[in-house]
Amino acid sequence: MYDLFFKCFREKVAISNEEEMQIRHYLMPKKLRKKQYLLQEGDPCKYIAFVEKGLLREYSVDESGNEHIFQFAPEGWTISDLFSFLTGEPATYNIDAIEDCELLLISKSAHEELLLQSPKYETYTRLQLTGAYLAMQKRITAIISLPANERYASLTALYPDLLQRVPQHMIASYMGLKPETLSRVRRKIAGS
Amino acid sequence: MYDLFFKCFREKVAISNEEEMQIRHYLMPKKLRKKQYLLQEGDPCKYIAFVEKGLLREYSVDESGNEHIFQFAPEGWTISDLFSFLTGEPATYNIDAIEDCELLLISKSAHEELLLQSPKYETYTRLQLTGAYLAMQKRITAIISLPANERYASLTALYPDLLQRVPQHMIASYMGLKPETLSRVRRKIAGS
DNA sequence: CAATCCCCTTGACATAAGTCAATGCTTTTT
DNA sequence: AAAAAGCATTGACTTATGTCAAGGGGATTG
Repeated sequence: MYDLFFKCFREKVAISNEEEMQIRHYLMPKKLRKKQYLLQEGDPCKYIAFVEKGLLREYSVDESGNEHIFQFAPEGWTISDLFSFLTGEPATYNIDAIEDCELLLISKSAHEELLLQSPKYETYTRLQLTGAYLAMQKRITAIISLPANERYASLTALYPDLLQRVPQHMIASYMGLKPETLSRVRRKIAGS
Repeated sequence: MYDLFFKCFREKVAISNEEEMQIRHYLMPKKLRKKQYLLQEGDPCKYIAFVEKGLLREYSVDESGNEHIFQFAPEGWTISDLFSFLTGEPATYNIDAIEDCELLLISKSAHEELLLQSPKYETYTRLQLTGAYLAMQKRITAIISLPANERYASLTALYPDLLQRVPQHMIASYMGLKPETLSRVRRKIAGS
């Protein structure tokens, strides 16, 4: 249940077994069934969730009822509404499970205590934040500089397995396209 | 010359005068004339730059020669190609001055020494990174969920002074639009 | 096993954004 | 002061994407 988390952790920062036990103490396992919410817009985001197994999505819903997927989180990823988590403000995103999930939750108080007590945890989260920042930077660059068909190509290159696990209309939403448009883009790509 | 930097610093983390002097020691003042490069694509990014005065832009150029502005940096902002800075890889962005600038540069070695020696600096950069991450998160959300005219409105609300200081075609580039399109969007907005 | 739901595709049409070209206004350069 | 360069606007047209509506296939549920 904790394997993947500490595997990912150790890829960034070396820790002893004692340190691992200390950190493990703060992690709260949780299972989530397909379609269940981890977080709903309007509620404060109380946890950072690490995905041991399964797949989640983070998305907002606009006035017209359209969903806009902001992020996918497969195994090994971390997901939360960071702004809400840090400030206590109501969340502006929903997070729910696309597949049955096994998660490790870190509460706000656990997070704060860990930052104070474990320099390794602090380093780890710093590197994680840096990585997330850089990934998002690349994503913005792709959005502002690539047309729809190339955006799709770059996504498939980056997450080849995601397309097998996620319905196509969610991929479309992630790319900021309508399902019909994505379908047509795919047809063009396939036929060339 | 260092006023704004430490003003911004102190808004996030309290420091003593001794700590300020210690940190100041690592900052390298530099002036940049309008249109001069701070960083060119292909070169490694050697510095994080804090803007004491003036205005810069970070942008990439695609195969068709179109510029895509990724970020503006007015007074009080920090700018660099963070990926290149951290990894030593060649930069994928250009950074140049839109106005005459006064900068404070932090080299890679200075950055690393500061992280080790000054917990306050670590906290400061951590908060800064978090802030930048959240800002980018909002930006992506705006891009994937707002049409062009509302994107423009939200930008003008966020950076009202930027529109006075930056040529319109750069604003267009930042929003992922062509100058002609932005001009038409503006006309519609003005006439309504 | 049938009924339902979800998802993808397709067509016809509407709207938004991009392209190309021309013009006039400023600002900068010489 | 004249020439050049940069910038914003506009028109006519093309291309990309969205909208609405219909239909079919496959999975899920009762």
